Amino acid sequence: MLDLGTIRQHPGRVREAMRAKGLDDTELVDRLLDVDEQRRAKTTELQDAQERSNTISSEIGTLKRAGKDDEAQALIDETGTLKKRIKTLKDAVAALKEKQAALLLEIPNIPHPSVPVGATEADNEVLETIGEKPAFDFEPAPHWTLAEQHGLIDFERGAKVAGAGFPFYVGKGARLQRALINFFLDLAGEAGYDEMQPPFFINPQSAEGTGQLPDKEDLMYEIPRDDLYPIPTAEVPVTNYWRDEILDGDALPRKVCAYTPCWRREAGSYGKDVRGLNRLHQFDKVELVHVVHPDESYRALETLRQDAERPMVRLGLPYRRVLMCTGDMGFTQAKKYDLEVWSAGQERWLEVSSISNFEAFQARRMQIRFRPEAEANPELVHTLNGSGLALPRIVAALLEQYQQADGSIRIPEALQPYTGFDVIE
RNA sequence: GGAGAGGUGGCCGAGCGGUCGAAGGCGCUCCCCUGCUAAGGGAGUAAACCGGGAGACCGGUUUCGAGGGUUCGAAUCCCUCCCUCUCCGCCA
Repeated sequence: MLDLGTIRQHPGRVREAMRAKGLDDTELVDRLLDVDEQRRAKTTELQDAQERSNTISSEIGTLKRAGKDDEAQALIDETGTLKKRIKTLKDAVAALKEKQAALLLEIPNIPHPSVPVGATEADNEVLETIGEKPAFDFEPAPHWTLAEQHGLIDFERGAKVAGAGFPFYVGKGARLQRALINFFLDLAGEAGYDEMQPPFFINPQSAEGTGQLPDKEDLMYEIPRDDLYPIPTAEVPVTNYWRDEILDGDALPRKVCAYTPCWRREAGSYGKDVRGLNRLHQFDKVELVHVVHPDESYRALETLRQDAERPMVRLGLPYRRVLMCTGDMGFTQAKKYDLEVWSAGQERWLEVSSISNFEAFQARRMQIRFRPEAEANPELVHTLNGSGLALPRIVAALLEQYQQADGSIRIPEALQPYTGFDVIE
């Protein structure tokens, strides 16, 4: 959610941002400003009426205490029309507020000036490729073949028990999963993150706070009976942790890591995108979240990005860093990087992390604030998050990258203390 | 799930339908006093929104878990919901 003041003062910038993000309903801004003007006019009227009503009421109180009941009664008789007027104005203001809030939710965040303007994925900027793609003297297999050969993942039974996209991890596969979670959490801990284990379900208010509602409703599973959503990412519960709170200035920055499963409906995906571990309805992820002073958020974005990259460096997995263009970055972000790991068996890049600075966009919705100094007024924080990392595609890349000619799979050294084995044969 | 109790400012805790944004205490900030420390004295100490001003600020409205209602007037009375605590049931 953007600041109304910003929209009032720079409607042009907002329209431009909307166009850059591929949202062409720029007339939305005009509607919003129109509603805002009406709202303020009505609010002033309402407050004047209330002021008069308060004055009269306290006069009645004074008269009653003085025993002048008949004079008081005369005043009481006069309040009828005023009361009606207040009621009407109240309803009008409430309706306008609601309308305004709804419109405000439809206006996306403004991209940072460093973000390339573009329409689609094709306009993203590949900034750097880190690590060497492996060379094989045999034909490398895709991970689903390897996983099946070694009995690491059971897709079919997952489909039987829950549905497509809900695999079983079995034996060393399950162990590998657990090892990666611990490895990622430990790396985050070393980098100064506080570990948190959040609820795996969220209420609608939380989903709105981080921007999954109202515009990305189809992303999430729903539990209508209890009005809950299984989390699509730990970002939601972790960031909402501070919803409606005013933090001490010296409590910033807050850096939190959290392991959770994530559930996503992934409606409309098909083909090679969903093969094997490429796209699942349930997957594990370690998430990194920063809550920072507004002046620090772009520095924090780079730190967060490095923290998200570290596991891949330590695992010896080649990856590339992509700066998302305006059209591909999403509604709530001001700037976003994607990290893509190299899938040696599929010969393609797989997104394993997306690292975003939301500036105050989420904080404003959630009312997460901090007090810069003891007596100062609260200000909105900036929030950021990034995966560190999403597991399935890392598992895919690991299996494919470290497969040997004899069909065995090596475990990178950094991970061996966690797996307790150094090879899958 | 059943029965009961309760939700007040950063915290604890009063509160009669009108003079309550709310006593008192703690904490915090500033000042005074005291050769350090401790103790003491004084002042201050919420947020959002609307309007005014270049601005430090000024005026107003709203907010005592949330939302409705009664009333000229609600922290105080009524209804609904949420949350917390105690007991019972159920259970990892």
